[in-house]
Formats: sequence, structure tokens, C-alpha cells
Amino acid sequence: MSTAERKAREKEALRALILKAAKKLFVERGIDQTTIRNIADEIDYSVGTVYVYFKDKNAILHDLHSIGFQELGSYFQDLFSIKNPKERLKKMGSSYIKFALENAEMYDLMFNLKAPMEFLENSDTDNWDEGAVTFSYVKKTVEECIVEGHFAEHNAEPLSFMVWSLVHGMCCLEIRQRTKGVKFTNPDTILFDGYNEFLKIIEKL
Amino acid sequence: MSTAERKAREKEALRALILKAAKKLFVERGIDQTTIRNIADEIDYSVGTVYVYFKDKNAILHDLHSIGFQELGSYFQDLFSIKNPKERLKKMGSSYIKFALENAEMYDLMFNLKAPMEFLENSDTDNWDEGAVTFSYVKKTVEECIVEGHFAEHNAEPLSFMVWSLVHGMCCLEIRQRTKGVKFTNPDTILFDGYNEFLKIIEKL
DNA sequence: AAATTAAATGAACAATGTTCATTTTTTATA
DNA sequence: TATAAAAAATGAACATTGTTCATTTAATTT
Repeated sequence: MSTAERKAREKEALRALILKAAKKLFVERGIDQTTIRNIADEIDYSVGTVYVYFKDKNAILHDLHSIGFQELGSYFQDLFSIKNPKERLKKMGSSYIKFALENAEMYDLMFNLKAPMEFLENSDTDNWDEGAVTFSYVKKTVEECIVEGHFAEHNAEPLSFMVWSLVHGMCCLEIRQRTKGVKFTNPDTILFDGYNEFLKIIEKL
Repeated sequence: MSTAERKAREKEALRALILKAAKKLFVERGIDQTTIRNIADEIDYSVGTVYVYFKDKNAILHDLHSIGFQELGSYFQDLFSIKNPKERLKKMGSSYIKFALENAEMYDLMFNLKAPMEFLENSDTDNWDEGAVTFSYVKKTVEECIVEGHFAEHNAEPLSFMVWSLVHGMCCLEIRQRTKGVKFTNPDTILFDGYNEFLKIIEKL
């Protein structure tokens, strides 16, 4: 192997190390509470080095947001082995919520923070591929449901968007602390209970 | 009138002036892009004065978030003149979305930003009264629907939460730029279309 | 071994939220 | 009205950010 190749690998390794440290700190203490200096400290490099490997903080956040989508992918892993589309859709929603609650900080980064989208705006194309791919899973499943005769008189794309919004909205309200102060009868299970109402509904469609 | 009374009024007036200036700048250039110095400049007072009237930035954001709920209230104004609860529920969702889109920055502050909730956490009670009251409108309406024989086998509170999540999720995805990169068939009407799917659904329940 | 290239550094800058000793203004008192 | 006391307003100063870039250190090539 050439030195050039080795160097390229080393560069990639340090890049990955920075992302790993960033993720660790984000999960541990939250994204707002993590500074570039913290990240540099964590891996015993200087602040300047971080900027050699990433244009700015948005670039780090965007890369981490992509990693988040990979992780969401692993929650979605086995979904398409479920052949019944309605069952798959129901399970997809549960997995989505599960991911959001178990990876709140990453979920926030993926679907709420402005940074990853600002990064996209300053890049060649402003396609949000990660989001588009994830949405296509929902849409594909809804389309299959329609083929099977469900959701009559509904349109696949807007209906899929509605479903996405429904689960996203629940996760969002929870993660951004909006369920806490409202004093639900069963605060601990409100997401579960709320999603259950949705399940009852699509059972009838 | 006593001087004390006049002074109290003057204090209240300056407090309101600060909030008004803050709101103006928030709407004009966004919340992250607005600094305490900007606000002070806008009303020709010094930075220090702002801190005489507000403990910190969170306190300003919290007060403004409360003002936002008053404004949402005016969108909800005539809803309870609609006696048919199902019609009212449908209209309530539309009004909610309308408010969110026409007041994106305020909506974000009310339902997404951490600041207002952090302010609550540092206060005596951490009840989120504004949110609770707004949710109660939805819940009351859903309960009336159930009394009228709709939504059989559903539970009012979780179902209301589901409905709230659905509209909130749509607004959230839109405001946080998550609908833009996905390339919907009709990007401009996806919220409208998505909500329409919801309307079709509750028509059947 | 010297020269060249690449990588890493950290001091320095501008912007921000926040504090607080000082100054200015207003009110009460004599 | 003149003076003392209280209230209000001030802005310089601090700590913490993200970010830059001239300089230093290390690695590679000649």
C-alpha cells in the first residue's frame, strides 16, 4: 500500500473519531451543551484540528444527522420481512417512536435542529436524501395497503405525510418537553396510548 | 394617583416595550439572530436595562411564548360558536395550522424551543398552563364528539393527543424545513393535502 | 541529511449572555 | 428651593462561544 492510501485512511479515521466523540458528548450532555472545545478535549486534539476536518459546526451536525438515519435504518431493518403492508405500517410507527425515545438527542438532530438543513442549503443540491428515503418507506407501505384495498378514497402521498406527521408530532412534543406540563391522566403512557388510538383507526380503514 | 402607582405603570410599560421590540425582531430576523443588544438598541435603552426588567433571555422568551398563546387564542376565538363538535374539531385543526404557518417564529417558540420550558423548570410550579388550556379545547371537543356517538371505542384524552400530534407534526416538519428536501409531488399544498386526509378519516368515525 | 509537504496547533478575534459598580434621574424631605 | 435618599439606567468588563490563520511540529521525499 502507498503512503497516500495510508494517509487517506488515517484522515478518515480521525474524521470518524471526531464524529464519535461528538456523538458521545451530545448523548451525554446534550447538543447545546457541547462545544467544539469539548470535542477536541475528548479526543486530545486541539480545536484547530477539528476545523481541519470539518468546515464548521454545521458540517459535524449534518454528518451526525446522517449517522442517525443509519441508526434509524437498523430499527427499520426487519420491517420489510412483514409482508402484510398494514401490519408493517403499524410496526413501522412503533419502531419510529421507539427510536425517537431511545435516541432523543439524535432524533432531535435529525428532525428538529436547523443545522443539518442549513448545511444542505449551503451545498450544491439541497435534497434531503436521508429524509426522502425514510419517507419513501412509509409511502411504499401505504401504497401497498391501497393495492390491497385499504384506505379507499385516500391518496398515498398525503396520507403518508399525515402518518409521518402523527408519529413525528408525538415524538416532538415529548422530546421538547411539551407533554410534561400538560398533566395527562397517564403521563407515562400517553405516547403509547396516543399511538394506540391511531392503530384502532387504521384497523377500520 | 400616587407616584408609586404611576411608577408601577411605567415599569409595566417598559416591560411591554421590551417584549414588543423582542417580538418584532424575532419575527423580522428570527429568534437565533436576535440578541439582547439588538433588543436594547431597538428601544434606545442599554443592555443593562433589559436585565433590570427580565431575569435572563429565557424569561423574555417565556413571556413572549405566553403572548403567542394569546394570539393563538384569537385564531380559536369563534370556534365554540360551532355547536357541532365534529365540525368544530375539523375547523380547530385548520385554525391551528393557519396560525402556525402565519406565525412560524412564534409557533416555534411556543411548541419547539426549549427556553420557555426551561424557564418553567426554574419556577415554583412547572405546570405549562398555556399548553394545558389549549389542549383542553381539543379534549373537550373530542369528548363532545364521543357524546354524540362518534369515535366509538376511542378514549378522549389519548385520541386528543393523537390529533394534536398530527397537526403539530405537520407544522413542525414544515417550519423546521423537513418538507422542503423531500420533494413531494405538490410541495406547496402538502400540509393542506395531508390534513385533508385526516378530515376524510374522521368523517368516517 | 536537507528540503519539501502535510498535519496539528493555540493564540487571537468577534459575538453573545450576563453582571454589577457607577452614574444619572427622580422623589421625598427639610 | 436646596439637599438627601431612593430608584432607574448605564456600559464597561467577564466568561464562553464558534472560528481563523500564522506558526510550529511531524512526516515524507529527495
